[in-house]
Amino acid sequence: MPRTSPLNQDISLSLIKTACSSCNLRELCLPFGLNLEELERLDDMVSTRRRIKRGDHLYRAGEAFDSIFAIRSGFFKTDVLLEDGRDQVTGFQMAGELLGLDGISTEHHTCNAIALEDSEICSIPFSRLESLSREIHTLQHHFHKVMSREIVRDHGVMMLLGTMRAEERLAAFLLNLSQRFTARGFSHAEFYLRMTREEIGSYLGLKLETVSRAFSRFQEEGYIAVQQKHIRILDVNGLKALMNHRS
Amino acid sequence: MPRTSPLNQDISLSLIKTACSSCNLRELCLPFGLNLEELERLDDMVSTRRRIKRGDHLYRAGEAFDSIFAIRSGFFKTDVLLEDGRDQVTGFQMAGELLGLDGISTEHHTCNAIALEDSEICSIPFSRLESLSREIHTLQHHFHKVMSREIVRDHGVMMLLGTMRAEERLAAFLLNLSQRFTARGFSHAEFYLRMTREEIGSYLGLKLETVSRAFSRFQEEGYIAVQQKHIRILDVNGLKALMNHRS
DNA sequence: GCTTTAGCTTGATCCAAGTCAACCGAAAAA
DNA sequence: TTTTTCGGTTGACTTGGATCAAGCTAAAGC
Repeated sequence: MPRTSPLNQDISLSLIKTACSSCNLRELCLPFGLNLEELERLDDMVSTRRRIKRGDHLYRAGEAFDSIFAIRSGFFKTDVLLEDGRDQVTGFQMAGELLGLDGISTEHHTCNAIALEDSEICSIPFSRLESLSREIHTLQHHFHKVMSREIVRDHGVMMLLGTMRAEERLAAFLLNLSQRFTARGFSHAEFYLRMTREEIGSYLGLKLETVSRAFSRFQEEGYIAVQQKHIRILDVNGLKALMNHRS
Repeated sequence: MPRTSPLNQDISLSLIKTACSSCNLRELCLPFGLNLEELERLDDMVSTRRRIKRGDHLYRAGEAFDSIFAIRSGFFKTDVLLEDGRDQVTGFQMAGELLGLDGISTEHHTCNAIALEDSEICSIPFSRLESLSREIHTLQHHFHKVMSREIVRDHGVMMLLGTMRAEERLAAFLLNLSQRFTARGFSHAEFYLRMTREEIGSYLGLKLETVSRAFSRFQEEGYIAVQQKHIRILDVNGLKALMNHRS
């Protein structure tokens, strides 16, 4: 939501001005744990908000890195392209999550970030994030936690790709989405997929046909109801059980 | 190497005292880019060195996190255990690399770190690393780069697990090891594997038999010479070509 | 020294997921 | 409105790697 200070009636400015202090994602995003005064200093840093239309790139692999991005609304995927044309989706990101952390290491982005629906992002110039986190201990620590969480998440995906069979992977994927939607106040049982079967397959190391077949099986078993991109989870425990049984 | 200041002849103390400023890994490890004065402040922080015998745990999943670890010498693996007994090796770490970054997020370690040969590590209390990096800009930035590099590395493994066939995975693995040994001044063409076929397989999402067969094929093709854990790379380009051709 | 055991290799067989192909349905374009 | 296109589903067939099994090698223990 835009800032609506009674002292500042300049609507056109306030609309493009981002304000972490009034953002309803502040408990999920970078501002987590900051007090009011610290929040206002963060507001100064996160200067620009930008709209990204569905299908557009937020950044491309190889571009110079200078900011990380917080998703204010919408849905993204990141993917990596190999020289020989193979590519893989490395993640799906939703509101409150950060994009671009991979670029810090080489000062160039190492993957593409593409909007899967019309989205809004906040740019956070990285050098300013570093200088502010030298002053605000809480911000520094939270940022470290976010980076570490990304590493843990990636280990989870490696686990999934390395040890799970097709249906287990898809079950894990659906449960993960459900859990993230819940954290954002949406239904845990009913949602629309923003990505195609092919993108799901790429992320899970499967072909689109295999993803489609697994959806059909889940439906036959009564775990879910699928209609194209519309998913209803009917039996969370069924899906969970599917994952924990070594077969 | 231990500190050998002419002013401090207390050998017993200097042996257990770590000194980043005289460590020959400082260009690979956390001290990278620091000046002398900054290095000495880092020395104060990295207080303890510890020996870990082959097969012993440096830490276990679930333990409280309070330090990250730099490998001074030796070789480690990290692995994750799922409830149902499945496990997967998530990485192999060698001298100059950091262990424990995954623990920052939840303040508990999320994987096990096990020495694959007798090793020495430096403990770096994380809260002190944070406070020091609030003062030393270069340290802060370098630490962020190291965390980011870990994320990029994990994306590479996801790519490998998601899109490559068995022989491509093993070729990528050997080339990666070779490159890391080179960076440490060892031969790029000849080295001993510290891990078993089963551990390699676990890391690459393959069974040990498949790893063994791939080694044999590489030998038949003249790419490498294998004898148990002793590897000689005879044709780097052969291995590289194997990875880049979509088949 | 010999014995044991953990790790490695190789062969035979099987199966989960990939490939190829046809068709369907929904949404976008004309 | 009709047509086209893109994404999804389903079936038939193939295959890469898993599984099962036997034997080998080298280092560790006695």
